[in-house]
Amino acid sequence: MTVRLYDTKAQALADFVPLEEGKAGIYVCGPTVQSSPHIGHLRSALVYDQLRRWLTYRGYDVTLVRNVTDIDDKILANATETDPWWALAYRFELEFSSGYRRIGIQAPTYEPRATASVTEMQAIIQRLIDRGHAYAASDSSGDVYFDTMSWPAYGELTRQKPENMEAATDADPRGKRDPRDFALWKGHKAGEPESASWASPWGAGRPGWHIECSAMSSRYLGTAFDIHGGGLDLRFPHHENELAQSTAAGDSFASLWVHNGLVNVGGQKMSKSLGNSIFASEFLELARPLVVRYYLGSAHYRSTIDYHDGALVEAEAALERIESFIDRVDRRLDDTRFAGSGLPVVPEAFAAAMDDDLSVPQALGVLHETVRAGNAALDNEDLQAAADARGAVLAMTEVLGINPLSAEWATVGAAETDRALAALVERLIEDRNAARAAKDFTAADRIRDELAAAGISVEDGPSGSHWSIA
RNA sequence: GGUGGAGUGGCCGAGAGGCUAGGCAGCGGCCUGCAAAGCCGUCCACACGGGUUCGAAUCCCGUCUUCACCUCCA
Repeated sequence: MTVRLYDTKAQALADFVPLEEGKAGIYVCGPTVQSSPHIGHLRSALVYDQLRRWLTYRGYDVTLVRNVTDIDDKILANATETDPWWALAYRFELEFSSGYRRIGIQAPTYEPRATASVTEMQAIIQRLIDRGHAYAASDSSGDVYFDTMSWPAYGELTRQKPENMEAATDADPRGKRDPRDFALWKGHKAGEPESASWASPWGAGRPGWHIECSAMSSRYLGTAFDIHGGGLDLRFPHHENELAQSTAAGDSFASLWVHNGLVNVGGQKMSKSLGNSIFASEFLELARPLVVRYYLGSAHYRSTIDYHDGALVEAEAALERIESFIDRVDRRLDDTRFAGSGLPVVPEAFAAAMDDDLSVPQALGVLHETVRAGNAALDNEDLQAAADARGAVLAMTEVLGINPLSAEWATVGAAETDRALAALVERLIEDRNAARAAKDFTAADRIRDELAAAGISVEDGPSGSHWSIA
């Protein structure tokens, strides 16, 4: 089976054919660490986490590089004398890392910072100047621009013609040959901190936006690599410019371009001006991290997610079906020869869905179908089938990063408190079952109501009563 | 104006010429002392108007609505 992905540049599904047999090199545009992460940032990172997990399951040795852009106009603009740009950038970087970790996004193979690759950026800029695709500004700004008119392929990623493009507003246009030219290097300006200035052949300054990704992708993955990913909103200008820079400099660059959909709220994109952004920290207060992951990861990666009230409740209900099956099957198989068994292999239909442009919604259909079959097997006391379903369910949830038994979701509860609670609840359940045996259902129901009031639900089954914290 | 998407049942969300996912909610049943959970069954669909076809949610033409991007964006 071949993994197929939708290539934005070709506007078609393409077989994933790695440059090197058995390996996959992925570069993902990470955040510009200028403010706190919102749920769109989480979704984006999650999409590539799913891609990485699936390629890994398929046997590829995946190298995932996700950058941190830690120098840019807004970071400098948001800094103050007491809160320097580098401290501000690092603080937000930590917030991003924390958000990613909480929803179980595996750390990338490497996470390079733009400020650590300025030398590599300058080398690309020099190559572009040498090849006639970049020039130093004609004014005294010290800026260096990419010469869009010198590169006929400019616009190929987003299929736009230069005459339909608006002027780039990233620098004073007086130094530009064409208003659509964009800055590769920005000359140091009076008032900007010295710590944000690097020496260069064109004078002291700092990198423009876009060049960092060309530099870091080639530095860590090579001048030709397999997949370039990022948010849909980065297609233009960011990815268009990256592509132009790298290819004009002579690099092959990415074989495939993958873009993830955005997260909307009330039908509109989150934006600062509308004030409708949902930040990661507040979202994670609304539901367990595992539920947040299930929710953000259950839509197809290319579709827009429109968040609405109640969405997390629905996600929680769906997830609980899976969790309660795993819990139920493990309780039933405990002390039998099937305990802990079931091959950790995903069903063929699940694999086919994932291979087909990472069709997670279809894959989830297979997962839920397997849960249903597993529950039916338990109802029929078919322990072999139940164990098989268990293995398949765990394999599927592991690939999707929603395996409830995985260490990252373990609650760090105090074991002693848990033990004390268990002793008390089990004592009450004994009383209740004694009452039930004596047909004193008033007393039995009173105990169940009391437990429910304390947030504990009781389920009676053939092998006894099972309690859980609701 | 240019570029690329979307419109599916009460809600979410797949599918892409005949097989009509899945989840949540609803209804009926089984199980249960009653529940819960689970299982079985079931109701409710493809924005609109034409066309192609034996057959269209799916293909074609047109219309409407809507979103994103067009140099801050995940």
